[in-house]
Amino acid sequence: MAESFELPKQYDFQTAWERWYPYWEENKLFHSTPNPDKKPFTIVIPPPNVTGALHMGHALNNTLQDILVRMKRMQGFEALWIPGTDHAGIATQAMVEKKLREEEGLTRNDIGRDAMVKRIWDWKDSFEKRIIGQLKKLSVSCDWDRLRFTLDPVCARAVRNTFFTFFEKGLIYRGKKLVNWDAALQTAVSDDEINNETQAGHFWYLNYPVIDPQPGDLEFVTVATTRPETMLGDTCVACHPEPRKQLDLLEKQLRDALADAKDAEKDELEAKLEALLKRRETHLELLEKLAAMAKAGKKLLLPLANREIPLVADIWAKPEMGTGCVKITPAHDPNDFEVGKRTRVPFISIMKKDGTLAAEASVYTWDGKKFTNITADAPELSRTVPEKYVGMKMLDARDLMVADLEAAGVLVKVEEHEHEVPVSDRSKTIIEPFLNDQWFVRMADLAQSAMDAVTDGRVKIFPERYSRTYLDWLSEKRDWPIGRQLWWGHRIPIWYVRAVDGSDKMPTEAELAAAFAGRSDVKWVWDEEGKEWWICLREGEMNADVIPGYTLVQDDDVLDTWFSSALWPHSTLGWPEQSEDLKYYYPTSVLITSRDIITLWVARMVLAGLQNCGDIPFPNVFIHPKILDKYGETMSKSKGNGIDPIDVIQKYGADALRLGVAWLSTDSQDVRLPVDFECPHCGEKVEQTKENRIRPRVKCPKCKQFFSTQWAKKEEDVALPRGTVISERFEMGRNFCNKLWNASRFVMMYLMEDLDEVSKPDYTLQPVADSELFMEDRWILSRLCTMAKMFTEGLERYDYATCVRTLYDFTWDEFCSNYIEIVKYRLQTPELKATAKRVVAYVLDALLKLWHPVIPLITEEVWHLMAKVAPKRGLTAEDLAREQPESIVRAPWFVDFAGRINPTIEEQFVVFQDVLKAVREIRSRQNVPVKQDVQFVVKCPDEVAALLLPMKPYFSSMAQATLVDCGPNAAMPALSSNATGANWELGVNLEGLIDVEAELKKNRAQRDKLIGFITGKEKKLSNEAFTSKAPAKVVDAERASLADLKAQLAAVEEAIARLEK
RNA sequence: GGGCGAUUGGCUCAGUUGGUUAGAGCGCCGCCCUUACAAGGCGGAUGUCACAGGUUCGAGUCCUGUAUCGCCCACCA
Repeated sequence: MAESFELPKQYDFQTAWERWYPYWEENKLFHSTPNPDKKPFTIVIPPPNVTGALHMGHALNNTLQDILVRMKRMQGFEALWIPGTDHAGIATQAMVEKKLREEEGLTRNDIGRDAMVKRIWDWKDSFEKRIIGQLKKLSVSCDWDRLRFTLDPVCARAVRNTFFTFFEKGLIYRGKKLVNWDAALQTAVSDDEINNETQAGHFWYLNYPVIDPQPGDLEFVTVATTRPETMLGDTCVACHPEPRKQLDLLEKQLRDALADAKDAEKDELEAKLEALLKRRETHLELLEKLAAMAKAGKKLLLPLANREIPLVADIWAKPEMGTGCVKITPAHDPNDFEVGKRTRVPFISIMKKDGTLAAEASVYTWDGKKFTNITADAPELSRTVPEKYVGMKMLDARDLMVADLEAAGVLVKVEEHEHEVPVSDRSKTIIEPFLNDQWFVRMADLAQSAMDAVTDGRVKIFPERYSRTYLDWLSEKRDWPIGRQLWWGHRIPIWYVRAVDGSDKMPTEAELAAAFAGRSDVKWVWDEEGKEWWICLREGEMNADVIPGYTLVQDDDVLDTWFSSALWPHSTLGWPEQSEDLKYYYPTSVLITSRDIITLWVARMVLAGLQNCGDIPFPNVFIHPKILDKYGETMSKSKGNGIDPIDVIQKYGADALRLGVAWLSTDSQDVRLPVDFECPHCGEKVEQTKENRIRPRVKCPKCKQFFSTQWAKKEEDVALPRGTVISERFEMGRNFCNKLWNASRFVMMYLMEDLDEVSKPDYTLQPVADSELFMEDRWILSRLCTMAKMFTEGLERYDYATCVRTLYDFTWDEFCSNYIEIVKYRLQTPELKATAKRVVAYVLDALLKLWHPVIPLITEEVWHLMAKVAPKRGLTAEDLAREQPESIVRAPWFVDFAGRINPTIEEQFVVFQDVLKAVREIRSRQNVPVKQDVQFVVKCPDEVAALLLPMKPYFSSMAQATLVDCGPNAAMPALSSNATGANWELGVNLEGLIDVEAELKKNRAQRDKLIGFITGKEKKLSNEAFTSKAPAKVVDAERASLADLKAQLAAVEEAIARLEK
């Protein structure tokens, strides 16, 4: 005999995880292997960086993935979700270096490469553990047997093979480029790792003397600069070759623009034109002089360095701006770099890698094809930095140089100027453009292939507007610098040849061919510029001594993190091995990520997938919103406004967190999540402000005690209890789970009555015939199917918020507040309870399934309880024949959509709900005591009466009201409170109870309101334009509505008349 | 400078191709610890849909402009 059980009144979310997550893992419910009988559904996780713990954005991202994966698994797909983490090169190394510096006062160079890498691995291990712990607490259904890390051997193999293939195809090259140099981290960083910050600065105007000026020539030219310290690397001054022509052109463009400009823009354009005309007046003579001098090959004397530089003509010098000419420092400015290449002036790199000025600058020339290092041959250029500045940091040298320039009479003017300064995202130091060797991926073809995939629809991006971000970025087709001067990452698989005797001789092609005879896994090319071989090895370690007389040394640099991330969808599946996994699961089904990495990651995955696998990595990309705080700022630990999902889970449960974030996931680009402290002493919410969120301790305004924050450093602060950072937004999810729990508890309470019956081995159930169903049964089944259909279809469009809100409303309002309340009466009436139990169990069963992807823990818990009290809970023979799996994780998705959807009944039921609500409102308004029974009548057409009369017991049970008369001839009680609906009028008999004044007041307000509507509608309907132009359907609806309103008004007026008597 | 997005009750947000009286959660007010649920029930109040024009019989929804805010990309000596 089965034992009945009692359940607590409140859902115990705090221990739910312990009950179910280990159960799922032990039973391998998330593990997937290729199954030819099923269709695959694959997602790869956007691998979180091992730089730190997960934040709310990750919680959102992973919840959304889990919802889809769990639904697809239940729908019968072979669902696989591959988890993993990303080594995040620069970011992680920077974190560990910072720690090393702060705790031990050491730099990476102090401890050496191997020790440093070891420390980063330790860091990685600890954060990977933490991240995975967080993900598991979120209750995600990843296949943990397939956990990957972007530096693990499987991924490394994919990286090596990709690099080798690209190298073989000539898609990888090494060139000298201006890189963004982070002198603090001593590495180049990509454009994407830089933020521009507005800073107050100056324009310094300098006079460069003209050497040997001829009559008519200028004595000196004036240039303006925001970075005077770079002047030592100047190799020319540029002016426009044809200033008159250029000014004419600009003038024409402005006049054209003005001709078809809108009024609002005219002022601005006219001002510009005026300025231009004035400029022509004041500067043209000077500009033409400059152009002539440049043509004549005039030279200037570069102050401080005291060397000659030419005046050249180049279109970069805009005649309409500044002094008309511009100093060119090709090795220290991106624009000047291009000018240098065009004008073929030398490139002088005056900075060392540590950000200080070099005693010997490096000098290069560009011949249109390649750079040549001429440092040794050009001492007058390489010794451009006067001794006094050598070893100074660039910025420090600036002040001294400005002073010296002023002393030399060269500085003629200083202007205040606000400008943008590039700052390294990681080290927060100013970026210096720096001439360096760099490995690049040629992007022209690769980018085009990735663009095509989106333009021809093979890859769809949701919401669609983000396609533009993707396409715009790719269309620039800028070559991708892939080297990073770091130690943490995939080392570039290129080896250089060094002679063992220390000379700079190189082996011949024949020697290489002999050394690597018969090997297709080695490729080498000759680098014209550096006069050396580049040897690439597909896999494994290079034998350093393979060429007699030479030794091979590997490039020191590592690859950009995104190089390995780009391979993630296929590297995780074992590519390049053509495994069953790869064939079965690739392409993956959808990628879910945030908008900030559409370009860096999504675009590169598409091109890498196409290149390596010949197919797109995923047909769909869903971009979810970004979570901001209440000020609209991004959450981050450094601002103190970040939330650890674990804190939310502890306070509200994983289900509540998941429901909360899914609720927020609309198609807008960001959502705000107000964040507050919770006082550890009294539990009070303490509003988080921009002021208090950066303090080490905060005082609770309620209990007046202090608590610590993440900033607590001092001992006395650390000793205080920690105030967690949470958001009460998640109460909604917690409350909902509790509601669902209690609804389940209630349903099971009645199902338990049959426990003895149910637990017999030969227990069977008969299908429920349609005729046995009551109207409310048909209504709830119809609503259930309608909602389930919307939910299922909505998720296919990634419309999470709508789906979740729809199902929430259905569960709470329709199932709990309406159906369960209705069906209580039947459950408590022996001869009526059988069908009611079956329907209520059926609907709950369906709800558990539909909710499971969103709130997996509570649904699994109830599922197991339901298995005890109602092992079979279907309505049809098919339902009853189906075996329910032990875990809801593998339960079949609810798909009984079409059969039971009945729009008519859904519509009709609204009348019952309206009447019920009206009766309740009257009771409330008239302060009728709770236990006082009232009588009411409804005057309505026969067909409405036919719907309402069977509901009579429910008016009693749900509103303590007895329906005494219902139909076209129902007579209103003499002293009543009334309400009207579209085609009904009700009166609650309030003999002896009524507050006549209150009632009159309410009725008069209602009358005025109705008159307002009626007037509006009459006006609308008397408008011929409306009746003739609007669709007939709309006009008819308006007429019907007007008739209803008039009937209601009549009823209200009658009621008023009765009351006034 | 270019692009994208936002602006709806006290707060955070929904609002499907323009169509009757604009919704939710939290908060607020009143009544109720009614045998599923006080993390609850029943009822209630609160919105000139940022502003100004326009299109339309009809605009929160479409168009133009303005303001404020946010994000992305680029950047001039």
